[in-house]
Amino acid sequence: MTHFNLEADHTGRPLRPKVAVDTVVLAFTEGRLQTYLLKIGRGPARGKWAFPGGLVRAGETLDDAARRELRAAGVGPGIHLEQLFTFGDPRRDPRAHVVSVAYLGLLADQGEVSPPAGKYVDGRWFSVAALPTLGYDHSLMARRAVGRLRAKLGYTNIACNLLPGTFTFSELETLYAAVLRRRLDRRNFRRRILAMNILRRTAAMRRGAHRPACLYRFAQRTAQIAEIL
Amino acid sequence: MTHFNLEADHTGRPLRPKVAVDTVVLAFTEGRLQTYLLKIGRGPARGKWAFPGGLVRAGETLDDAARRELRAAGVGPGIHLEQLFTFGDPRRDPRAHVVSVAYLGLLADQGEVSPPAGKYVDGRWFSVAALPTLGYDHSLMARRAVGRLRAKLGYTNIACNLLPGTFTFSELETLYAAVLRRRLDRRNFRRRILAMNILRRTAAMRRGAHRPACLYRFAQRTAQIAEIL
DNA sequence: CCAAAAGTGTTGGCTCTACACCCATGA
DNA sequence: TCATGGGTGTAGAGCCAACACTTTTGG
Repeated sequence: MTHFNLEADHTGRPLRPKVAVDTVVLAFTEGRLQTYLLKIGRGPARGKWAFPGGLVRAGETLDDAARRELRAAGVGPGIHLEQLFTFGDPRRDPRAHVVSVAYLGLLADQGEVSPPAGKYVDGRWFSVAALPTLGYDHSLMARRAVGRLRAKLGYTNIACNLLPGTFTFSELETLYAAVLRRRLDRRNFRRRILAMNILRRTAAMRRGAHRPACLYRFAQRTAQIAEIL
Repeated sequence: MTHFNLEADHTGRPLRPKVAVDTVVLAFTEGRLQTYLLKIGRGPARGKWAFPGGLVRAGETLDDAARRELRAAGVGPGIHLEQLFTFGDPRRDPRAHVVSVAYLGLLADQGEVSPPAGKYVDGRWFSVAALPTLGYDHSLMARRAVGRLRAKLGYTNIACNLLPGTFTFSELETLYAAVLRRRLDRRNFRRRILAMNILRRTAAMRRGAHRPACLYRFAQRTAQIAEIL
């Protein structure tokens, strides 16, 4: 491939930008916010880690494209997606001018991920606190994704997309504390969350090594705005 | 043009989506939030009103494309731009699959707009409270733009992009009240804004039909986050 | 002198934060 | 019985909202 083929067609006319989607997949496990990265098997970012993504096809919505690329990367359909930001620097991909619509993807269950194939040679979870070097501009995407999540924890019920159907108050608090990177007072946290009336207490209890804990679920798992923190 | 030419090239292969930018231009004049619309002279939305925009060129950033299209529509370079949302429904433009990156554009001075030419046959300001029927999905863009502005008034100094260099407290309050669609208490509003220390009082006064008012300016005109309302 | 907009403080209620002890269970 | 995490209340400080009158100017 010559340089001319990369930026222009065979008549010398510059190519229009292409459209891609990329999804920052986040999950909360082992008390840490983690993200799913794929090792790229080909192209200029070969050997680097990157978020699942690829070109949008003709006639396809952006959400559909993101879900199709996630499926190809082994990520299950239960993921919550929301648009994050569109990255359009013409040099973000050295091969061609590719405009990428980035998504934030939240997964309640890490088990919903199976090994990838095709253009990827490996897939792994990383703590967002210690990411490897990422390909393209995916570090920017990661920063923006965590920033968005952090902001929305404060005024929406977005946490429901990172937790299983039922969970204890401790788990919810650990999630908030980990994402916001600060300690929370257990009593104040509990009072505020309960005051919002977005949780329902279930009859079940979580039994473990110590005193059992009440299990709660979100009253609604659909997006909901409410002053939280 | 046949239908086939719209969605596929001459070999029958479907065309990749194109990338466009569109800017919702807002200004605050005569006590009302207003938006600049252009009457489209050709294409399927001919005769309808729409925001300035067009296809992104090869090698161009999204911001550059938005500014170039704004210039072509007669909007001056002093506009504040920020990315809003990317609209990707393949049927949003009946001619082809065009993914549009929408921008929010804030103008401090309506005088920075001159009559358009080329693909537009008319340009006019409309109150956002009474928009005409818009082409494509531009009504969605308008709603989202006003929503974003309303939200950011509460926690940033974004208002500085809608006001001239100096302004009175009344003007600032009118802007907030108009965009938030509710009355504000003059004393509480003044106290809170002053407490944030984002304004500087100038020596000048605005003289008019009644008691003169102190003129203020924003300490910084760059983006700044701060709890406001 | 009148009309109209600019400017200015206080109080009560509410919310937020800080803080410590007992409980239930498994090992 | 001990170690561990689960569950609960209160008081003081700070913040927010509600509220009305005086000042300055032009006409």
